Amino acid sequence: MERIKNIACFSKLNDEQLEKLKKISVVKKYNAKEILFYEGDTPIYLYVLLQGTLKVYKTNHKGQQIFLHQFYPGGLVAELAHFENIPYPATAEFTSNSEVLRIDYAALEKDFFKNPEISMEIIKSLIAKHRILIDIIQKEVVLTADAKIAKFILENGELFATLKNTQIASILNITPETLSRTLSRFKVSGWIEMNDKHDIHILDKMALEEML
Amino acid sequence: MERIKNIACFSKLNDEQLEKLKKISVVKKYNAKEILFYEGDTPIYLYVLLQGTLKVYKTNHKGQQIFLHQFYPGGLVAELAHFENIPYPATAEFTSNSEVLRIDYAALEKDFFKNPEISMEIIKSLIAKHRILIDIIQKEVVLTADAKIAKFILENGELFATLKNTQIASILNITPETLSRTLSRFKVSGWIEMNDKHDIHILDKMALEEML
DNA sequence: TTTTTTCCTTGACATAAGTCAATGTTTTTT
DNA sequence: AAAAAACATTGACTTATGTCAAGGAAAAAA
Repeated sequence: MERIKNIACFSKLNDEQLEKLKKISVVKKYNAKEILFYEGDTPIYLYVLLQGTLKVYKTNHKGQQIFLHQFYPGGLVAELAHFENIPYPATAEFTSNSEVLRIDYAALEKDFFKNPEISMEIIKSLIAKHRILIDIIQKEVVLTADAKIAKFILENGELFATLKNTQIASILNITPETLSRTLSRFKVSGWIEMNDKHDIHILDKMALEEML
Repeated sequence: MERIKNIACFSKLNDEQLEKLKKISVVKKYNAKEILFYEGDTPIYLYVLLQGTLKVYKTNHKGQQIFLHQFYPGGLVAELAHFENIPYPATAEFTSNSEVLRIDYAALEKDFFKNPEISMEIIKSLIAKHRILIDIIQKEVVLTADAKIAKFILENGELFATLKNTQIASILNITPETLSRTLSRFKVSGWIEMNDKHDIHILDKMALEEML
């Protein structure tokens, strides 16, 4: 597979190693809304997202989804659970038609972990995930709803053009009502404006940054 | 230093490597309440806690501390920030008189990261931290105050004997009032009882587990 | 285009947890 | 042992955000 070579994590492998990897892995296709694994499942495979998108979320006491992260192609999914030998800590659901490389974890560990290049890549991947987790904590624990929204406008303002308010609200783990009210407030304060096509335009960057 | 050998992360080093490590590190002493680093600081050193305790917290918009984690001897502190070259994401404050091994990070990276044993140890440490972060998310985002308290009773019940309610409340990031009210409710429901010496005794484990 | 469905907005109300304040109880200091 | 400080409990109130409901706007389907 040429595609494996293009995955950051495996880009440093030589041909022989790629052959080995090929033998312990298989490409699987999934449709949007299919579940890759559920919170609590026991991990057997390591997944690499080749194509599509995958969202990861937890479920709270009321059965509501708490969005944690969206994976894009190239991402190593849930390697943590393997190392620790614990059940998956969250549920992963495809949000578009996707392909994953499914790797036999036990074989991978045996053959590849002694390779320093690979270890370094795994460290990098873990650190990237680490950072995601810290951002989640920042977002969910430290920020108010207003601050979350201000942050999202500043960092992902362009997404307003493509996403519905309900989708943004679910990324931020707030209700659409709260999002709507806050956006109105920001507009009235003259901090932002939105044109007909749901494009957002920042008028007072300072004021938004003040919220964080 | 004999003590370095006893740190899990460096236990696999040979004498020559230990010598090298010695050259790029130094032992520092701190008193309780001293700050090792602030959220936002730029990391230069990697720290290993040799003795004492260190708590890590973030500060919210009202200036209140949000407790994240307590380190005990042997813990690698905040290695993430180094790899990513980002400022520390939280503040670290000693909670008792402590000693840390302060390691020159740049030198460490140069000399040690090619060693597969060390990489593996770093991976393990990262994963341990990863797990801590997931637990924090679980605790702060998914659980209600009641559930947090039930979980704490089930998992750390013995700590009631040694900690004040204010300390427990601050670990759980709730107010002492909420803790007090919830404990009364649990007592009235006949799920727990507490003797004169602040020892807790679980009467209905099932009921507590139901809360999670 | 018309109809249907989904989405957005707004108001009224609910809820969980925090805040403040008062009083009582431990623990620590003197 | 007395005094001071820290801690715990309880009630009344506040606050941020969620919930429910209804009407209008936009998007999708017919």
